[in-house]
Amino acid sequence: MKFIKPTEAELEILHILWANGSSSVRFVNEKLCENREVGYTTTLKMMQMMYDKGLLNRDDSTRSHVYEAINQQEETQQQLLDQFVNTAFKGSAMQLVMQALGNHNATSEELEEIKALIKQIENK
Amino acid sequence: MKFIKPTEAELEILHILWANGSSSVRFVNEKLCENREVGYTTTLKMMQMMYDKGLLNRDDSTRSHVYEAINQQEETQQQLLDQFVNTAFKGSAMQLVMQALGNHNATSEELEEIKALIKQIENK
DNA sequence: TAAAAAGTACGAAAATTATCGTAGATAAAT
DNA sequence: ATTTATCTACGATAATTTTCGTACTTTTTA
Repeated sequence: MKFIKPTEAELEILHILWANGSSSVRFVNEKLCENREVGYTTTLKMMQMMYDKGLLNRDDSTRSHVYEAINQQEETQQQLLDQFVNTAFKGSAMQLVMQALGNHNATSEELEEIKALIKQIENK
Repeated sequence: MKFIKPTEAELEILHILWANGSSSVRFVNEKLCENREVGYTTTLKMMQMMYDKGLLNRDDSTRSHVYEAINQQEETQQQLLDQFVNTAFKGSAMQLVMQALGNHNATSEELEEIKALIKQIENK
């Protein structure tokens, strides 16, 4: 059970890789720059460090290396969620659910989905 | 609309103050030490910084100052939740709810509570 | 083919967060 | 009344995270 705790800057990069699949540093940097100014070598260094940490895979067979996220989005989010529940909500996942549910306007489709999930849990 | 983003160490202290009300540095430090070794002056410094930041109130009319959290737990957690949803889940609160619900075993009472909340949302 | 562009590697600075030691003041205990 | 314990203030260090400049290499382009 390996602990991965991407930092916020790392998460930004992971989201780009999850959304776009394997990408070059250049591409990721351009995506990052859509939100805020980031130097190219900053992104490069970040991704190199993430590679060293084991967050990313790298194909360096071509001159411009191509990176991809090792862990799936859901898996990573689940771990982040666990940690967040512990630090911010002292372990009460249900309190978090209640609060998230109450304060973000959910569509009726989403509510149906949740009800279905509850039913499924109850019948287990 | 003030942005408050307590760090992890600050959150630990906030939880202690939320759970116990106004407290001295000594008390908070002892609570912290139940989990891990923390030097007294470390806790002192943390709480002084939190006071400077506007996270805590301080009554320094007695020699040992008494601190309390300025913001309520729910308010702070809501803000943290918003930020977390944005960074980790890219804004999809429902995805977070589904994942939190699915992976933390909820008691049937909690499920009832959630169903009640859903009903309440639907009738709005 | 010489200059410009685009790439990696690497070291280090900057920024943020966390931790603690020491000094000095006040209160408590002996 | 001395000593011992407790408290705050403050500066400094450590640890972590983020950012970037420079050197060097390989393509591309003019």
